[in-house]
Amino acid sequence: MARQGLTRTDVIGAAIEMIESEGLHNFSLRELANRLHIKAASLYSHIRNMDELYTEAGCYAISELKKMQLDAIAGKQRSEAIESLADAYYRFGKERPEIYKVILSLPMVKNDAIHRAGFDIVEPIMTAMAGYHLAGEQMMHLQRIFRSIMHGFISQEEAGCFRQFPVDVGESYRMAVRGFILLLEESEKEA
Amino acid sequence: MARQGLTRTDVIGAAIEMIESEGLHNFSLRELANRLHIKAASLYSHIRNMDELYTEAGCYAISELKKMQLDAIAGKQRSEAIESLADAYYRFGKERPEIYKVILSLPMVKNDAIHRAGFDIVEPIMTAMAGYHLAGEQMMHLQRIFRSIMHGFISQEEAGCFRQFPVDVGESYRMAVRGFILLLEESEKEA
DNA sequence: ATAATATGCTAACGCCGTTAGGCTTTTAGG
DNA sequence: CCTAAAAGCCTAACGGCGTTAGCATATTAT
Repeated sequence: MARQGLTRTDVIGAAIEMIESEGLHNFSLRELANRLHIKAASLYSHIRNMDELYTEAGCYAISELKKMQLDAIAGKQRSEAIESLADAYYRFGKERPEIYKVILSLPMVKNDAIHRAGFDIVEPIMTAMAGYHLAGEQMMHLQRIFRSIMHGFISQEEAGCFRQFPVDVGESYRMAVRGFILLLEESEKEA
Repeated sequence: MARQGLTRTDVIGAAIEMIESEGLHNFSLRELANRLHIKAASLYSHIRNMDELYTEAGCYAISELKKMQLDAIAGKQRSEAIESLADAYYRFGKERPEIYKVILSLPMVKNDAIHRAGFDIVEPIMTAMAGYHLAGEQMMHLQRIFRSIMHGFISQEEAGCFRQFPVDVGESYRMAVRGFILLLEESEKEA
């Protein structure tokens, strides 16, 4: 029957590829099966169901995002590290919007693998902020704020929510990051 | 045939109700038809297709959000207006998460009604910032930053991305808003 | 060589949005 | 008031979806 010996990894890889090229919205198991020259039902020899595929793709996405962030802050300190990290995060969201969407579609509850992966997103941010003298609780709050700014920009620009005004979005983003750094310095004084 | 004389408004209203109670993800035309004691195909006498329903629901959501924002800033100035607006926006996202999601799922491109509605979200923010002496371009940037912070918080908390640490999310949010006000004051000095 | 497992198949189920075509009730015009 | 048009709703069907059950064959391990 001319079988090709597909592995679970092959299937997940093809899924990620398809999500990136066709969009998360247009992803389907049947089309994925087509691309692998397989019938849709045969996919279930390799994966439990669609959710599992999303989970796997999401974990991949998180690891990729973490890599970019760590690269960005390597050898950098304080505001330089923060700005570089923000830039990397923004580029990831802009260059790989579909795979970025997968991360947020993940059900952060229940699943252990995802929950652990969540810390992979936080870690580089904490490292970048380490140069500031902050209390532990403050870092937790500030890390959330930083992520909100970055994600807020990416998702709203992607959704087309920034088209009302003709001013450059990159400029807005840089201003936001400078604002965050201002808050970091202010928090440092209080501590 | 015991027809009940449904109007387009009835259908849209029922759709919004169903989205809010069952979740955007679980919404379907067939179940909507069931609730109206109608067959799915009959819905097409009132609406063009599903996208149009989403558009209508989204425009409703935006008008509701605008109302909440305007109420929040009524009679308030500067930082008080900003904080109150931020609080209202947050509450809307938290209390009506499904209808909030509809707003962001809207294709901001093409459709005129949506594009116009986009300004309804911006307007209250601009009004709240009017108390600060800022250049026009600065206001455009700052409005984006404000929206990014608010939306970033809502969407990430909703997605469960803030569960890594046990510190209160409301506290993080208030800190973020105070940071934004700091940026507003700083921008005022520069102008 | 044989048993077990892995990889693939077909057929089917119950969902989904959407279209075509027909029937009946309501509304509008002369 | 009668008739023509429109509005409201129907059944039947299409092609898509994820998923399951049951079966065949190829690969691997004993």
